[in-house]
Amino acid sequence: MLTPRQNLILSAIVENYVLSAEPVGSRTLSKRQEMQLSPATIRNEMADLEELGYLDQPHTSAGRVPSQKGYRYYVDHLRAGAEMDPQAVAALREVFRRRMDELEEIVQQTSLVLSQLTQYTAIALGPQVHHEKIHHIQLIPIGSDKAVAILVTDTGHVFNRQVQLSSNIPPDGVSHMVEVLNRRLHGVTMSRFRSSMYREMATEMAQTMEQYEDLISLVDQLRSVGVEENARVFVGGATNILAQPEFRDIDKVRPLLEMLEQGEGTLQQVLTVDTPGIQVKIGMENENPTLQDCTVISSVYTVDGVPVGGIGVIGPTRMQYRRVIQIIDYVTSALTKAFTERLGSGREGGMGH
Amino acid sequence: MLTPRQNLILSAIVENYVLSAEPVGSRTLSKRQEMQLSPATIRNEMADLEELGYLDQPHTSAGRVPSQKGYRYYVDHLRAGAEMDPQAVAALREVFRRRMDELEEIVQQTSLVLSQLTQYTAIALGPQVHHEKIHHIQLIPIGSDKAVAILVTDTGHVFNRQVQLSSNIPPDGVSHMVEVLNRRLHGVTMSRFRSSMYREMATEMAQTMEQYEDLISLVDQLRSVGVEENARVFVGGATNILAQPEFRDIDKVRPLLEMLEQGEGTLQQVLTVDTPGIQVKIGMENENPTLQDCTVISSVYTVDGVPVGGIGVIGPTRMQYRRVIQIIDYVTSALTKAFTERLGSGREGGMGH
DNA sequence: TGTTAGCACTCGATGCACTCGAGTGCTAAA
DNA sequence: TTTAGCACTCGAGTGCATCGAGTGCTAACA
Repeated sequence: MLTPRQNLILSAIVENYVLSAEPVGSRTLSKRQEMQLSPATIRNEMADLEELGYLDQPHTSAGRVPSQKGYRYYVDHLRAGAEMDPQAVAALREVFRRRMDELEEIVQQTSLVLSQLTQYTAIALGPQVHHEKIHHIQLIPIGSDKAVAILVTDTGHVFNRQVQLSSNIPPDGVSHMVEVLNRRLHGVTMSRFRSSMYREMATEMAQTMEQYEDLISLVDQLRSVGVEENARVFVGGATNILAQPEFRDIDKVRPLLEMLEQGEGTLQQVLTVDTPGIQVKIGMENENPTLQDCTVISSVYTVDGVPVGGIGVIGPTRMQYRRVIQIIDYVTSALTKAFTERLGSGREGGMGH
Repeated sequence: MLTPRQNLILSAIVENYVLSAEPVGSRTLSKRQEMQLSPATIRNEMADLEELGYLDQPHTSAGRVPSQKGYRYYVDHLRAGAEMDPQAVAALREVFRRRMDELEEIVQQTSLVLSQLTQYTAIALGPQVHHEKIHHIQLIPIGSDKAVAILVTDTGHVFNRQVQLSSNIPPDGVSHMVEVLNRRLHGVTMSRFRSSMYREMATEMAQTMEQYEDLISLVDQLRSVGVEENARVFVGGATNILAQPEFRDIDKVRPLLEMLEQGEGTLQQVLTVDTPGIQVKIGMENENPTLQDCTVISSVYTVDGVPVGGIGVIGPTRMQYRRVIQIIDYVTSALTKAFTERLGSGREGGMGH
């Protein structure tokens, strides 16, 4: 545990360094308002803090820089205080006030506004559809042996896929198949449908059906519907990292940008945490080696207490922790609210059947 | 017009420089197989070529580098010769052999494979739906005053949108509306529907309908459906530019990456050309100032002669012109073929109505 | 006992002189 | 017309001196 004065100095160093990106010297610190100490005293404290591992010194005659441990301490002892930047609040209100037609549009807009407000890179994931239930399946024939299959979930999510039919199915055969499908699948969750269930189900249905082969094939084609949409990752402000001095070196940014470009899977992992509340992963605390020079601040948003997606901000460890945490906090609530309005509570009973 | 020998030397310089990214000296050139000349002779020719504007000299004691005019000449006089890289052919065959469910998936895969094969950045646009015709409209109620509207085009493209209904519509009112919509809209092109038509149509229909307000509102909500999907741009290998030595400087890449990140509109412009065939835009020939250090090689693919999308490769002006042109050429045919199979010919009469 | 002034010391950054070598242009000979 | 020879140019790399921000330590001070 640090003394109050060490705490003060550490915080001052963090806050100074976050803004200037230059090692902070004792002189600079002693000039700060709240710092009523001479440079020499501060130097002594800094030497102690360095010995304790909270500060680093790039080289002997340079100022001090917070170590990852230093940031961790700073974050853990952030006094809630300080109001949130009113401009940010206004911008966020505006975004969530806008009418957005698609659920995914909300998520995408979120990633954009997050990146704009923080000037870091933002990622947003979701919404996941595992737990959504099948509401309706429809086949619309186009051409003689093709059809568009449409699957609507209880929350209004729509998936579609072109499917191939064997060409000798009579017209009422199709409608019969659709009828059977709907009767059997209404209310089944997407994840259940995707998992083993489809097989047992197909077999069962086939007993009462003539077009055995066709049905199996149809269900099989449908099964993969929506998998890729399952948890789309939106990246906002990928190029913002280029503005950070710690990433002026192409070879440093490249792996990061590559991850952002194609790392659907990786990013999903980054955002998929069970722990509720805001996560702050500093440098080495990140499992992903590509992120070990970065801080990731993330959080999951929920519907009726169930996590359906996540948001996060990626930047250098030299990050504006307070600000980003406040913003993430706000956005998480806003998303939770927005999604709950559309998907939440009424889901079980409000469908009118 | 250049002499055959100047031509030879210019080509040799281009090809050497494209690979090495270093200014080419007379000594280096004279060592090449096909070059039976002494360094001194080559120097003379190079001096002439520089005076004519085909070569640049970074500084007095450096080798020569092709100017944009030099590249232009090189491209214009490319002898068709040379077989296409068999590895590339194999990779492309493989990609287009794969079964892909969504039209857009084809386009996306194309952008990926293009970027992998060329090691530059690839963009792919399409398919555009302006000219597709409405095949079917459907409303699936979810909740009491909401529904999912689904619009299927004759080519199997599906669009969907949640719409708001006034809550006092009787059940058969909805189905009546849908029936009227389908009767009136079947066969109408998307672009026609989106443009002024919808208004006149709504008025006309309203005369025979009770739910005047509801119908107008519904049509209006539907109108914007699919607009954003209209011509999605896929970017492949955005980070490939980082490997190019001419873009080692962050400040040089940044505007480019920013354009790739968010420049839907801009990229669309880049790829939207009426001229058929392969376009090669070298440096200043690009209208977009961000691209004036780049070469863009692009082409449009068609269905029944109508352009429905485009592909392109973006790299430094020091580009492997022959290779990229060959690949773009191949991919254009492959895309045209793939899309024609799905959308083409049968569109007018093969729908079975 | 904690704080501060003073001072020698460290070390990266900056600037400058110097060398090295790839490559040129020019001239004269083949 | 081609080529050998040679002086010249200029960027890149290297060594060296200078500068200054910042430190650690010691001794004096409250």
